[in-house]
Amino acid sequence: MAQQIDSGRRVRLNRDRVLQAAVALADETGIESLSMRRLAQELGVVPMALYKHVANKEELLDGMVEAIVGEIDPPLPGADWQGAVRQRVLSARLVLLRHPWARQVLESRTNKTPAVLGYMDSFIGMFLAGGFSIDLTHHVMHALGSRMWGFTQELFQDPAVPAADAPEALPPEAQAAMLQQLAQRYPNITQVAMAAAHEDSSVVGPGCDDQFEFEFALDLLLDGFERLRRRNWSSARAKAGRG
Amino acid sequence: MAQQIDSGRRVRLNRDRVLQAAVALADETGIESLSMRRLAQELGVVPMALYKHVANKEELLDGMVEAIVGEIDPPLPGADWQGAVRQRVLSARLVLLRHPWARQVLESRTNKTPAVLGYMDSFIGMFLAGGFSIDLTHHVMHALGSRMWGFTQELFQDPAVPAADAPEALPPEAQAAMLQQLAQRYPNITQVAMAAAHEDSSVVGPGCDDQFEFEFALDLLLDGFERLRRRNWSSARAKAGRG
DNA sequence: ACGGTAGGTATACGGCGTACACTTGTCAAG
DNA sequence: CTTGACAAGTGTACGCCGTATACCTACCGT
Repeated sequence: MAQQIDSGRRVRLNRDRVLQAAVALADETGIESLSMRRLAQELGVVPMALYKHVANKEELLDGMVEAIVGEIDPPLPGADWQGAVRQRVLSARLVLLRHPWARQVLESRTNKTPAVLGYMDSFIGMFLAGGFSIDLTHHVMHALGSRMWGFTQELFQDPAVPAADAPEALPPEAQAAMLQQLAQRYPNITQVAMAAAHEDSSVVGPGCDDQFEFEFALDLLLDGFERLRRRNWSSARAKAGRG
Repeated sequence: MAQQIDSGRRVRLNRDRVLQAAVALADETGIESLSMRRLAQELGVVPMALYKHVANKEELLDGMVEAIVGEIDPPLPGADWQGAVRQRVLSARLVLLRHPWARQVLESRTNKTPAVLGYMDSFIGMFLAGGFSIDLTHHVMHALGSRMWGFTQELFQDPAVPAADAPEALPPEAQAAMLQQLAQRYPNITQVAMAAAHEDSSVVGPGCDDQFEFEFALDLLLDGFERLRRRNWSSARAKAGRG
């Protein structure tokens, strides 16, 4: 492990090496035994050295998520929406299987980092390209929910998210510029979020009607169950039909 | 807070008071700031006193889950399966909203405690009573998955679960007795688990074919999405139609 | 009245994240 | 080649955490 010397010369640390090592360590020994001290030891370095490359443990975890999300296959452009979404979700599932700790970490994280936003944006894009209305896309994304890792739960709660919780607010023109940049980089998210913000003034106000989203997904499943029941579905027949 | 004296006499601690206080503290200050020390302080007691009533923090969390699950409404017997399941899930959701920490804790827990098993058993019972085959019930439970809190994910992995990870195994006849007792107390779980154990010898062996379960639920949702898309579903119309 | 025991206490240990002040290595400009 | 500034790495310390162990004490059945 801990390579100390490389022909007499120390290997310089950097953020990527730290994240890489953290992912590897979590893969091997489980997330609960990933500590800053243990990670430093693995890198042949004193604990505080890590803090030159990550602000704190929270940011380390965010970085690990970024790394993981980067492993998900990009959508293949040719397919119909259902095939594209299917392939994407199954690819995400494979990644989660490779990194058993990822599910737990993803669900504990509330910050949306760029890779996560990018993933969601391209995900939304698949539905829009498949002929879904913005409205339906919105609810469908919620319904996919934790099957795409749960972070969709509070997806559109706070539109101006990433690292915008600074102690003192930025000047308004800077905020506007940032929002515009966000809109440029994640056009699909922006589209859906803005539509949602306008739409449901009937309810409490801005933000999603969580109760509605929940019942939407629930009823979708229950209706599906009922259909299967009526046609006497069985897993044996399903498996025989496919494989 | 911390009531010290009750007309000159200390209020005796007990497991229920500990769990109750833990739930309240987590509700008020968040799960991340629930520590044994803080909890003890809240109860006007030295930290180690808690260990006379709870083995360790893990068991404390298990106990909190038990308490929470007990808050879910029992199924009302008259309804059709869909209404019954719907009401049950929505009741569970209300409980989770009351205790925001519960989702995270539930998903981190792998032990199945009695209340959780009881909840699942009665849940399965609703499907069986509604005319679902054991086979379909099994897969449907998986599909409901994290919408019923994720613990269905590894539901049937290890049939002989609760506290059976003692350092030295019990004598076989004791194990058999325990299994029989389990079967008596949770007949529906047992039924489904046994059917599943027999069925899928086609795959790796015992246990569930996770990939199949995942795709089953995914395709159920995707098919539902497609149906909505084709009929130009919109949330506005859906809301108008209902409310 | 008393002795056993369940409930509560005191102390201590090793691990954690990280603040703060420091030394060391590296590399560009003089 | 020297130098000096800035980035990278170090050492020490603090206040948390969970909990092992040994002890004390109030209560209850006898």
